[in-house]
Amino acid sequence: MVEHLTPTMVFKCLAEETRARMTLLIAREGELCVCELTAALEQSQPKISRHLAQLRACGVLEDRRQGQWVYYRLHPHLPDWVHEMLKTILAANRNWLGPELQRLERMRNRPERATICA
Amino acid sequence: MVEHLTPTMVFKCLAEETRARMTLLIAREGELCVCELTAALEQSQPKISRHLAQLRACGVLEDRRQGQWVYYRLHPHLPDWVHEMLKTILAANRNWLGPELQRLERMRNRPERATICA
DNA sequence: ACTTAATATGCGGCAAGCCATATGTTTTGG
DNA sequence: CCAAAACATATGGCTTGCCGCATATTAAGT
Repeated sequence: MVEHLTPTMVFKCLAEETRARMTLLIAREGELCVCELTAALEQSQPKISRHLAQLRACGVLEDRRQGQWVYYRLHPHLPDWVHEMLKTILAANRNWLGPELQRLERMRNRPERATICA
Repeated sequence: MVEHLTPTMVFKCLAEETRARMTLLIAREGELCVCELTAALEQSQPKISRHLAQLRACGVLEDRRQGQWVYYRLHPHLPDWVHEMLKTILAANRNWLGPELQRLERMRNRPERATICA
């Protein structure tokens, strides 16, 4: 489902404030769980969750459950040009994500990523 | 109006098939007039015109009247990251614009750009 | 001045998208 | 087994966006 991601489809996926910020934030941080995104964006949990579901359905994000948390990251099969695009945008719009990044850092009780021990 | 083009705003501008294709086509060709775009995309003239107006209002495109034709090009003050983004997308999605490019080349009576002689 | 070509805009009408609220599911801890 | 936390989804309403069609505008040619 991911390979026929046309430019238009990608633009539609990102053409909404919450989805754009979440995607860029995840592109920068690597992986974030729903509660972190909820805190960083200061939006309701259902709202965050619905937009994440949409990004997952488009093939932009992938999710991974770990205990009670669900982590989202960029989909591994995302075309290279999308990666490049996100990198370019991130580099040129650092301050745009400023508030979100601050709230992320100040967040209390951030779940810890598992140090996967088999 | 152009400098506070946020990522979200740019995505919204391009989140529609006609606008996405026109913008990429113009990014590739440098400058195109309404009748060329109408032929290349095989869409009604009012539809093309309205989307062009929207792209102009956003600050993505600039127009220039020459005789009976109006030429559109990327806005000169477009942020660098948007240029880079368009370049990246163009490079990775050549075939996506294939039909439009073919129709452009096959088009009869294409208006000639003025060789500006002062 | 009149006609034609190129382009722009106004106006409903319909479809898509977004949101808040409420509720369902899964996991963890006791 | 029960309660609480993290997350997902369903529903109804409202807003935004897109389209087709008709009409207005501007410029060129005769």
